[in-house]
Amino acid sequence: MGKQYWIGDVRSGSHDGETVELKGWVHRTRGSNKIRFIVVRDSTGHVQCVVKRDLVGDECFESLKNSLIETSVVIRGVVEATDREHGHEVQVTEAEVIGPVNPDRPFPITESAMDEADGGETEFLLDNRHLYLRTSRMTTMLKIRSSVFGAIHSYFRDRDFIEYQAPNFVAGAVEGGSTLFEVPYFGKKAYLTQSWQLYAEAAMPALERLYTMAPSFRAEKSRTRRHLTEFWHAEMEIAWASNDEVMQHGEGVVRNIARTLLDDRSEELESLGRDLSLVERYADSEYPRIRYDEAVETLQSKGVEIEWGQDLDYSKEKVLTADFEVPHFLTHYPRVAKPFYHRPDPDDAKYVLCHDLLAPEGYGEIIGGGERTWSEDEILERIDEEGTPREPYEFYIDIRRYGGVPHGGFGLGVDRVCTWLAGADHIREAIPFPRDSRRVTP
RNA sequence: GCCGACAUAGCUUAGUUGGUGGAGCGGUGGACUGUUAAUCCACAGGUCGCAGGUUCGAGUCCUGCUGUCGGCGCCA
Repeated sequence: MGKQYWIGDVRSGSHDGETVELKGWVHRTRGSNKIRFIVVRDSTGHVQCVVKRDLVGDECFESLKNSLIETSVVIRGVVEATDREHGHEVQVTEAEVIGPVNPDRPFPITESAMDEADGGETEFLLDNRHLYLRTSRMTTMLKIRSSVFGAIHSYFRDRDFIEYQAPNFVAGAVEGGSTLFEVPYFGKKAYLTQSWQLYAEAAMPALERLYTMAPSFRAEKSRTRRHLTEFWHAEMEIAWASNDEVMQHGEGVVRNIARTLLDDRSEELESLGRDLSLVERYADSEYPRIRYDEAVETLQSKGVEIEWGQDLDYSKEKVLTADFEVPHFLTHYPRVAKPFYHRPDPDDAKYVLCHDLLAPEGYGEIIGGGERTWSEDEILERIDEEGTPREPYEFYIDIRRYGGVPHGGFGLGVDRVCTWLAGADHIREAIPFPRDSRRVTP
């Protein structure tokens, strides 16, 4: 890489007294005709560079004076530790403008735009997402996001899970068919996948422990702070495992994410205003498990109208999680509320062996999973009772005809976890280019 | 699909009972040798989302449309 010095290192005092060559972008500039202060940023931070006309000469001074916000520059100078506001600054000796910014089209993301957004998103910022990415708020979020992805990979790889890829073009649905994106496919219809699950189950007898992180697509017209039409789905599938064991992995991976963020991204979390003690709690606590029936009783005792057999929608989740200080598992939903691939409870076939993990602070569901229906007879019974056509699922049924075994897995909404752990207001803040029912650009 | 808001300069906005649209930031020019969202002076920048209607007169009132935002249902 044609770059030797990083602003983060300058700021941490690694280059005090040294001559350095900074490569970055102009963040802010102010000053007079004789002295100017240029705040330069790179991917590691910001530093103030002091430019004096009599030191750098007229040509260099003028070129920096005319450098608008987001001009790319190479600046050479001496690092000085000072008592001033930011601790370290660079006394400039030479500078070069690399990519100028045309004054007729100045950088459109302004302080006022950011203030109004108040950490969130406005239409303007969404339209200018490609430029908004380089603001400190988005940069910080993208670093946190990277650590979340890394923590998920580490969790599974450390436990000998095999990363496995499923197709994105599929013929059948995992969830209800109404939320499928239909795409033309050489004169036929195909759909974008909603989950790798069905294809993961096909590989389960081969790999036994497998996971993925991949985009899933759902054509939900949802307008909420926790829905995207394209979201990143971390999924795992494990052979010979019960609902309970799958839940242990769900808890394990979420706690590992929280711990990783505390270890690697505390500064970033704090700069977003996140209370680290909450993240500590999510990393260190055990996640309680309650059955659907208990949840319904709790809700009824709080005066919420709910009938047994209803799925728990977000408004009910919110009431339920209001008293929670840590994520909670909700288990044993009524069979009628869940799709065919959930395995009925052998102890009471009214229920299925499933779980959702609900995040506190009103963030809601982040994991859905459970044991799979694994015998041929049972899967056919479940598909038929649901009224789902068998044909697109022939391959899925076939898996059960050759040595079916108990198995299970879960899907985790990675963007939701980023949103929750970073304390963001909206899932859009946690992904670089959010897609929802009204936006596919930029 | 349903419910509720909003739309004024590049951005953020003010605009009273209807009477020729103001400001801050950003930009340009100028002053200033230690500024921290620097400050001060000046200039440029507007089809008030679109289409109708009411009126002597509409940014303001009415109708429709479009777009955006928030929420619900569904989910990760």
